[in-house]
Amino acid sequence: MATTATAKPRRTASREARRRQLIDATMKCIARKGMGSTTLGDVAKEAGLSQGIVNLHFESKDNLLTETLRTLAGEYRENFNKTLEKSGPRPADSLLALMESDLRPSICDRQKLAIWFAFWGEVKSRPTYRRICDEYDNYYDSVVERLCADLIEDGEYENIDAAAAAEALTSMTNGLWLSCLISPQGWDRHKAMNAVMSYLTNVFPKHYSNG
Amino acid sequence: MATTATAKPRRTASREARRRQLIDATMKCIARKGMGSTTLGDVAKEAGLSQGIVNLHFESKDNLLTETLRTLAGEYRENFNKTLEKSGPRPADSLLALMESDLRPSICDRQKLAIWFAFWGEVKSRPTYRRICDEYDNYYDSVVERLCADLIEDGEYENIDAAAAAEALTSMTNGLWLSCLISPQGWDRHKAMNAVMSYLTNVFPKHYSNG
DNA sequence: TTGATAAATGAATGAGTATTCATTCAAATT
DNA sequence: AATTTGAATGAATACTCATTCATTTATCAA
Repeated sequence: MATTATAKPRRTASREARRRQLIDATMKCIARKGMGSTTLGDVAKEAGLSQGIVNLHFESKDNLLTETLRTLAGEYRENFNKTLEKSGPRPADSLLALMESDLRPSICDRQKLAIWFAFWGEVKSRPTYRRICDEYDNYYDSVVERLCADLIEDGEYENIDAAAAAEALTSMTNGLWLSCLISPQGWDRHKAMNAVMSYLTNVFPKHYSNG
Repeated sequence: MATTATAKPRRTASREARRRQLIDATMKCIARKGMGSTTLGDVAKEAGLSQGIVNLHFESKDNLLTETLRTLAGEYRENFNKTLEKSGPRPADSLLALMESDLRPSICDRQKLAIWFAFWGEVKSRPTYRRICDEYDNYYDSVVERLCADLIEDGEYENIDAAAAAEALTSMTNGLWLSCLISPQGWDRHKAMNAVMSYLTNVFPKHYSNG
């Protein structure tokens, strides 16, 4: 009876599978221990692999972290685009769906938020992080601004310009994420959604009623 | 009395003065190199003092960082309170003054923001940081909510509740700070203020006109 | 001046960590 | 089976950095 079900699972895996596995482990470590105290040893242990494994697949810690950020941002974008598609053709529906999506548990949970903020915390001293975040953000902003412009045209709103509305809305969700991270006990997503709705119903009253 | 003579400035200073000097140096280092790469050697050099100086005055790096956060938060609160006082008795003026203050260059500059985000990035894994941020935030939220409640009563607004408005406004400035950090070239204070005004003028139209 | 006290130094210590690499192992190929 | 290939290991290396502390320097009281 040398081995049972818990036998050492020494296996080889494809390069892509291992990289993804290590990135997942990295995210868990960052969420739990923070960016500063996450070591390559931690990541390897979390992945159930050996000390040298990260350098084998990523060459350096720097690379691992950059790829982790790209993966995080890519997942967010994928969700964003899916949400947009599923929301149908009406701009009012799309905008609301995007806002709701940002506050859904799968996006707005402390684990994930901790990772985002960990990277944002390094943006000033790491130009690469900044560039990645900037690139993705520009895309979201442009989509949201487009939707706002459509609403403004459709509703013939006079008091608002699309860029300001887009900036207000995207900033608001980012700020709500910070609240979720800092005040998890008092935080609830309905209150957060109320804050967003207070904007939509007052700025675009013809498109959003307050029931 | 600046201590910037070219002669060897070996001096003794009061405990409080040195602590403050070291905290200032810490802030500069965090802004420039990031939290993760800021060493006690860096801080000492930035302050023009010797290697062991931080441990002499703070006992540990942990202490230094916590005190730095407290100082940062304290400065913010001081500015907040001063702004509130100077804004006079009318809630509409106070609220506007607070929002403007959050976007003023002395508060909303990338150096300072980098430090805030560096600490926020560690909030999940450092309960002490979270507690400090939470405590201060609760205070600001309560003040802003109070002001919103006054406006709502005074203007007899029906479409809005004070908690939602406060959450929306405070979140918005936090989110605008992130934009400033990530997209410094395209960012401008007036555009940011327009986003805030788009909220105020549409939600509290009797108090804020859009000229 | 002198001695006492506190502040500051900076070299030494030791814990920790990214990276390397000779070796081991599993699977594919012959 | 035997051989080849490349994934994976984990001990060793080289280095960084927080912390300590014996020593030096400044300040002040007597």
